[in-house]
Amino acid sequence: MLSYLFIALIAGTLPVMDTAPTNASRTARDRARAELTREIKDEARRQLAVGGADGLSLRAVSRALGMVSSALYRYFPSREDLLTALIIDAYDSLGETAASADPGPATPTTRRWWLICTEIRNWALAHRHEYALIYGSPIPGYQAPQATIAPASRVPLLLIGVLQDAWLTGEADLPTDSRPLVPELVEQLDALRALVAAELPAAALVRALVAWTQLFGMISFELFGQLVGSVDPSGYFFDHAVHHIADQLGLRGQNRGRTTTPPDDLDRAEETTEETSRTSD
Amino acid sequence: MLSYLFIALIAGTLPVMDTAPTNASRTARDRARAELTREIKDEARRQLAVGGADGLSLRAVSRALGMVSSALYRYFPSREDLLTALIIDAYDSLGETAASADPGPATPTTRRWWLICTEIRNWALAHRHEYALIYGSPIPGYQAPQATIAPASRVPLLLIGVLQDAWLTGEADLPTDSRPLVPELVEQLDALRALVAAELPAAALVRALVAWTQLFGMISFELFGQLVGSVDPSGYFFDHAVHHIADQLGLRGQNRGRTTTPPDDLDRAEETTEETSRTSD
DNA sequence: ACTGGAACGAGAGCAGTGCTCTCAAATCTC
DNA sequence: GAGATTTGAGAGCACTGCTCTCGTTCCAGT
Repeated sequence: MLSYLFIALIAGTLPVMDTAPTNASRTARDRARAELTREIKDEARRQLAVGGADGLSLRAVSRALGMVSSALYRYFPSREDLLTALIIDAYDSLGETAASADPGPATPTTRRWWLICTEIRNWALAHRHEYALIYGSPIPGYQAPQATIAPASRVPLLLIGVLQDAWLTGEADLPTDSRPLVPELVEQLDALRALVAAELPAAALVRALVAWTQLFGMISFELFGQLVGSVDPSGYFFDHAVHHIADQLGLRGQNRGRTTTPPDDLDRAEETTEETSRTSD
Repeated sequence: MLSYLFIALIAGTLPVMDTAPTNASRTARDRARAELTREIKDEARRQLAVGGADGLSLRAVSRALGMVSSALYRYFPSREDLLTALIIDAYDSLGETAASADPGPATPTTRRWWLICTEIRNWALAHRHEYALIYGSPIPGYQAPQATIAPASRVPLLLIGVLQDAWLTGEADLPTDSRPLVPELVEQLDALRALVAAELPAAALVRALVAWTQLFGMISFELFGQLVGSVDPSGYFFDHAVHHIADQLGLRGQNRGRTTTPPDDLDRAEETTEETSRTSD
C-alpha cells in the first residue's frame, strides 16, 4: 500500500522519457522525432534479443531502419545512451509486469508473493537479454546513470510493500529465532526504512532484502547457465525455493501457488524470434 | 570429505590446461609457447581488470606484448577461446581460494561455512571483472564449453561437501518445518545426489542449492550495483545473511564468524592493480 | 509572410576491432 | 644436414563507434 505511493513518488522524479507522450506533441517534427526514437529502440531491442548487448550495433540498427548511421546520433548521442534507454525500458517493463501480477492486498500474502515471483521469472525467461542487461554484469565503462535507479527500485519496492502489508495486517510475524543485528546494519536499515517502509521493523526488512537477493540470484543462475548440471529444468526448484523464502519471510498463509500450471520450462527456445511460427515444436 | 574426491575426480576429466606443466615441457619451442601463452593470459587478465570483457582487445594484448596481432592467433584461435581460457582460470582461482579457506572437517561447520563464504566474497571483490566474467551475463554468442563446467562446479561441490560433513557428524539437522518436495524435484535431486552427495537427503540438498544461489545472488547484487541505494557498504548485510543462511541449512553450532575483523568494504577501489602499494589504506 | 536559426539526413572519413591470408624465418624431427 | 612444422610479420578485409561537413527541411519570431 504505502510502497505504491513511493513508487509513484520516485518515478515522478526521473526525467520523463519519450515513450508515452507521442500523442500530445506539438509540432510535426516533434512527433516524427518521438516515433523515430521509438523505432530505433524497438529495432535495438530486436537486435538485443538475438545478439545480446555485444551484438547491438548502431550501424546495423540504422541500416535496418533505412537511414545512415550518422543520422542515428541525432537521437542517441552515443551507444551507451541507447543502452541506457533500453535499460530503463527494461526496468520499467519488468516493474510493470511484476506490479500487474500483484492481485493486491485483498489476496493472501503468500499467494501474492508467489504470483509476483513467478511472473518476474517468466518475464526474465521471455526477455533473457534484457534481463541480462539490467541484472547481469554492468557495462564496464559506465556507472549506472541516476535515471536508472528509480525504475530499478520498482521491483524491490513492490516486494517490500507486499511484506509490509502482511506485517500490518498481522499476516506475517517475525520468527522468534531471528538473529540479532549488528548496530551498523541497523543504522543502514533504519535509513532504508525511512525511505521505503517505515512501518516495517528492521529485522523484517532485512529478511525482505535477503528474499530479494535470493529471488534474483536464482533467476540469474538459471538464465546464466549455472544450474545446467544440477536442477536443469529449474521450474520445480524455483517453485520450491519461492515457498521456502515465503516461510523465511514469516508469511503464515497456506494459500500457496502451484495452482494449475506446472512450471513449464519449454520456453528455453528463446533464440528464435517470437514471431516465428511454432510448428516445429 | 567425500566431495573432495569428486572434485579431484571431475577435475581430472577436463583437458589439462597449460598453466602448470611449464616445467616438464620438452623442447625449447614448447617452453616458449607455454610461457607466451601464460603471458598473453596475464596481459589479457590485466586488460580485463580495467575494461571488463568488452574492453579486452586482442590487438591491444598483442601490442602490449610487443608482437603483431596475427601472431596471437597462433596461441588462441579466436577471442572467444581466450575468454574461455580466462573463464576457466577464474573458476579455478575462485575454487582454489574457496577450498583453501576451508579449515577442514575438524572445525565446527558453522565456522567453516562462514570462512568459505567470506573468502568467496573477498575474491569477488578483488577480482570484480573476473567474477563478472563467470557469474555475470554470459557472452552472448557462445554457450559455455564443456571444459568450463568442471571448474565451475568446484565451489558448489565444496559447499555441498561441507553440508554433507555436518550432516554425517550430526552437526546439521533437517528443520522439522521443511516443505515437502514435488516428485519431479525429488527426481532431479536424486540424480544430483548420485553424482555429488550420496549421503545427503534430498531435503538437505535442496537447502544447499538454495544457499548456494543465495550466496552468489548477494555477491552479484553487491558487485553489479543493485544494492547501492539500500545497504551500500554491503559487508554487514552479507555477514548477517551468511549467518541467516547457516540457520536455514540447519547448522546448529554457535561458533560463528565475525571474529576480529569487521567486514571491511574499503576495497572497492579495485580499479587500481593489485601490485600497487597499499600504503594509502 | 518572410527570414534567421535550429534540427535533420547524407556522405566521407578516422581510428579501432576480429580475423584471414601469404610469405619468410626459426625451429624441430628424422 | 634436409624436410617438415611452427612461428612471426605484414597487408588486407569487413566491420565498428563516432566526428565533421554540407546541403536541405522545418519551425518560430517579427
